[in-house]
Amino acid sequence: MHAQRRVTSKDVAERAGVSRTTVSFVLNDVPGVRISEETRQKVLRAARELHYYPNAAARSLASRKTHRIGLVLCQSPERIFVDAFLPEVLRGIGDVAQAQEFRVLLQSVENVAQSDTYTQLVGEKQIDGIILSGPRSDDSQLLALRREGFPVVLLGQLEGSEVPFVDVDSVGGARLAVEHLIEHGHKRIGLITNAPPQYTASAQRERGYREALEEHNLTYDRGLVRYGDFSEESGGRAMSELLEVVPPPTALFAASDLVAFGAMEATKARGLRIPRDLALVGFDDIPLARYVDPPLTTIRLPAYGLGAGAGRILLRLIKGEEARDTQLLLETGLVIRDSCGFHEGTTLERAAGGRGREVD
Amino acid sequence: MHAQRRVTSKDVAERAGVSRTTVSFVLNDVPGVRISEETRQKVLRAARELHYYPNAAARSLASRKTHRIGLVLCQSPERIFVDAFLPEVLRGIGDVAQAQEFRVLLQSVENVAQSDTYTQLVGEKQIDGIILSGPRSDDSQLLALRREGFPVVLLGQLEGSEVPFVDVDSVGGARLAVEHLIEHGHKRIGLITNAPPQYTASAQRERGYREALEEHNLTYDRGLVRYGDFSEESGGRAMSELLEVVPPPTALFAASDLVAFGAMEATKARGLRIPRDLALVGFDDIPLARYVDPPLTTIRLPAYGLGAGAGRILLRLIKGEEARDTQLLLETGLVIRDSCGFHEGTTLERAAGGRGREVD
DNA sequence: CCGCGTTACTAACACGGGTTAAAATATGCA
DNA sequence: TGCATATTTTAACCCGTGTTAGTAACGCGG
Repeated sequence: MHAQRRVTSKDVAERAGVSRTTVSFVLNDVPGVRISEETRQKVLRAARELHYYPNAAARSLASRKTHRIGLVLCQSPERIFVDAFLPEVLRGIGDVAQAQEFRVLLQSVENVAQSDTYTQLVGEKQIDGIILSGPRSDDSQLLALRREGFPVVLLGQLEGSEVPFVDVDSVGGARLAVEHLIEHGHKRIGLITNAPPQYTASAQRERGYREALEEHNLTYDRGLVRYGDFSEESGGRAMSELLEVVPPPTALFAASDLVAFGAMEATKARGLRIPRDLALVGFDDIPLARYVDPPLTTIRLPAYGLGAGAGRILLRLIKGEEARDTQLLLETGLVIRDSCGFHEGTTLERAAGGRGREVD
Repeated sequence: MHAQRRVTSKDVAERAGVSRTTVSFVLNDVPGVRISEETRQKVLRAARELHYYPNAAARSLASRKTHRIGLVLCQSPERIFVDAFLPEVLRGIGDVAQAQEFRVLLQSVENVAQSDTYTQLVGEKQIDGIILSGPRSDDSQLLALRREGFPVVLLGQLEGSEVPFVDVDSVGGARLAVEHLIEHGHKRIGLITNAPPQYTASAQRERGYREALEEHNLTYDRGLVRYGDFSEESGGRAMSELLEVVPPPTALFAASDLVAFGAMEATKARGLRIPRDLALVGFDDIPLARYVDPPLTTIRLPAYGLGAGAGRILLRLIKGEEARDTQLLLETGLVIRDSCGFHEGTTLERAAGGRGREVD
């Protein structure tokens, strides 16, 4: 049942009638070494005929490069959110890696704080660089890796840190959402955040909300702001509170779709209707946003771009290219459906840049 | 900026005052070699103090084992379905692999038929075994690997093939759904499949539907059966047709949640109400099933179990343990919500085995 | 014919750890 | 004490590739 003996570069060399070194030169296109066209062809043909694949272990041992990157997924409270976009993010990373002949090693981590899972990955020289999803600032492993100069890119940002990262432009996205409501005449716009304010993304979305209001000379009213905690339920509770305020808000920006769903249910439970009695805009555009009733107007995240961007930066770091533009904020897009009350026949997407095009 | 020189087993040996071989014996717990407790402790301490991690490349080169498994994701028309469960499947595979100190190498493949992507993974000796998601029977790479005796496990089955696989018990799941409707008095039960009948999963779900009917002495009426093609739209079209039949069905089994959503919309569009005018049961329990209106009663897939099962079988194959029980069908569960009309206060889950317990 | 630069190729060592066969040491028994 | 045997430890080679330093072949001017 066992496979036949492996084909090595020695076999290729013999078949081509040259030395092993020459084979290596040809197959790796070593710069500075000139090989006659005839020899080159002999080697390539022999390799093809023998179905030669260089042994990855031997290669990394000798070259001290693995041609692999690690993707570490840290469990976070935003599970639902992360899960919904994981396939797209993976595609983004995978495409970029594949294009440069890198492989992706996947690792999920339950408890970032104590285990040394990814330090181990690096110590064993399993990978040349690492993408860390859902980083925390109290992560000592991360600091240690940085100190050694090991290539690291974060998916999500660590405020005030100079670690390379790729993230969504949450401030801009929130502004997009709130401006949309303002432009259509709303003056009392409530906010339910996606998470407590100590979470970066939450603080940023609140900032975008505030900036949009101030730019249009509307006052930021603390009475119209509530803090969610990821869950749908928290959205429902917060909405119930906001509906008690007099006069109540005429519109709501919910800083995550899940929170928006909770708000939606709470609103309906009071016999109010969306968008007639309350205009609603969410954030994330998770897959089910278009299926709820009414379909949710929301901010779309560039999931594929996050993965691709992180991959690209990491590969640049690995190759030692100049380390500029290593912090990347990606633009979001406004997806107009029914919950905001401004759907006009076709659904429009207005990118943060201002261009509009049809979607869905 | 470069990291300090790597710690090798030689360093550990020197610090412990023994030979490199002894270090290897101790760290690998080589059977048949007895090491005095004193020496063992010296070695372990030295390794700890030096933060020694054995080099993965050197180790696989010498041992001819990579301690890595490949997970190959083939693009398939059921993208939405696969995507929704990917995180759970990954968790399943990851947990099992991690427990045995294996790593997971991820690879997505656009076009299974022509590229040699995973043959390459195997040829380069990047992995010891492979899990193939969404296999196709015309996949020549797969056959070649099998011929060589390389460990392969499929996620999804290839009918009539003896290749190891893990899949959902679609027949049982469909029976569960249809029996639920029958037990509550429905006699005219329509079926919209998830896909054209040449797809294994589609044929199996239709078989479960038919078996449930026949076992309860109801006749299988071809006029009440339509074929979907994965999409929501196809569900809507099929439903419109079924509603023209006289007399129309009083209940519907939609063999995928997405198709069920389409059917739901088509039904509502005619002014009919669910579940009053049509009882509906879906299949898959994708995350948004509980959010639609009314929340969808459906069949839950054991996503984590699929991943864990595939991982377990693959690791057994890799370790050369006896190759029995390599084809695994996992049980589904009925998740009762509102669309079937039998929700009684709390939502109940009836496992295929008959046990009931609360969920959601 | 010699010396000198190119060009085309190769011998030999390195990478770091697994593993076998043999050496060193400890133990048991008469 | 001497010798056989069990227990620990080690020297040496292997895995398959990259890479440096060096050799052979060739051309060319003097």
